[in-house]
Amino acid sequence: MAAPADPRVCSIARALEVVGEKWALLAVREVFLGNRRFDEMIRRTGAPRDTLTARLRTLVAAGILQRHRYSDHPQRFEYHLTTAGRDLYPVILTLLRWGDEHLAGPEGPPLVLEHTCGHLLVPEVTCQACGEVVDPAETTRRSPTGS
Amino acid sequence: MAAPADPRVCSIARALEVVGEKWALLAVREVFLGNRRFDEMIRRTGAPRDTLTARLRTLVAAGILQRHRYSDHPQRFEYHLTTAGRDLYPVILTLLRWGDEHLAGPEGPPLVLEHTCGHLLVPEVTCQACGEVVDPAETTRRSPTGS
DNA sequence: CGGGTCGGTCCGAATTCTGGACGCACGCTA
DNA sequence: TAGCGTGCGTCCAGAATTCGGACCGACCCG
Repeated sequence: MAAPADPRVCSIARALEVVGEKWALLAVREVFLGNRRFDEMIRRTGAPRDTLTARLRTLVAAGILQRHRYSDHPQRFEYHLTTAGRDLYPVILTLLRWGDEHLAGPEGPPLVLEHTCGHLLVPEVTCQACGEVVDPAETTRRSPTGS
Repeated sequence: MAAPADPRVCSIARALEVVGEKWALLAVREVFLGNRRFDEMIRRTGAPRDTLTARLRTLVAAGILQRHRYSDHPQRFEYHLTTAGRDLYPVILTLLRWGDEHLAGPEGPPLVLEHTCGHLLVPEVTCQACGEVVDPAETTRRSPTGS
């Protein structure tokens, strides 16, 4: 018998169905940075117009962005983060950090964030319960669908 | 004048060039879960064979995975995480959490992790300096390339 | 010999992405 | 009134990717 084919049911896979694509996440990045308009996103992401149009549509459909009329006559729209969209911040931050660490040239990271605590923001992923930084080795699967 | 077109130089964009695709990250997920072989990844991700082949190649080229012969005669390979690959754990965890919160059905998350501290793992992103959970509103851009 | 496993490759059809041109509804300037 | 600029797209056609399924070579097992 060939492969039984048993794709894992998994929140990661589901999440990637929606945001698992470059332009989608870059559009979200722009909104986090305050650029909510189509043309601005085109400029700052470099996405093709058609592609951005499509991505924005799926992001809106997924409840990550909201399309907002800021002018009738002529109709003009802005994209705002919903709660679900704001909850993507951790994803963006971890990607940012990974890129900073593994893909930055000698000039260092091109975009630096500062936390209100006064320090440069270095995002870490910690366990809500104990506050420790999470390491793959300190993590185990619980209950369902084994290896 | 039309759009000046000024795509942001950004670690997020760079990171997405490498891991900004569903199958790439799902392959990495499988390796984290201990499935290091091609066929196993095919089974558990649902990716087309050709696509997985291509993704594994770029992941290896990017220094995220390492291809390892575990048998000559017949030649057989496994994929292992490099340090850079292990550093993707935070990205995976934040995606997992987002999916758990926004895409899980009433049966709850299909995959649950446990931290060595004894509690279920709920990953949070915190500021390395002050330990506080990071909120988009408490974050500002520093120095380079404005809005 | 007849199966089965593993890690792919090959193929053709279907889909998606890309970049450039174009459109339309305005507002501004002169 | 004409002419230009902006904002937010759409349309198109060619290029690139993806998909699914068949196939393959090198084994091992009974």
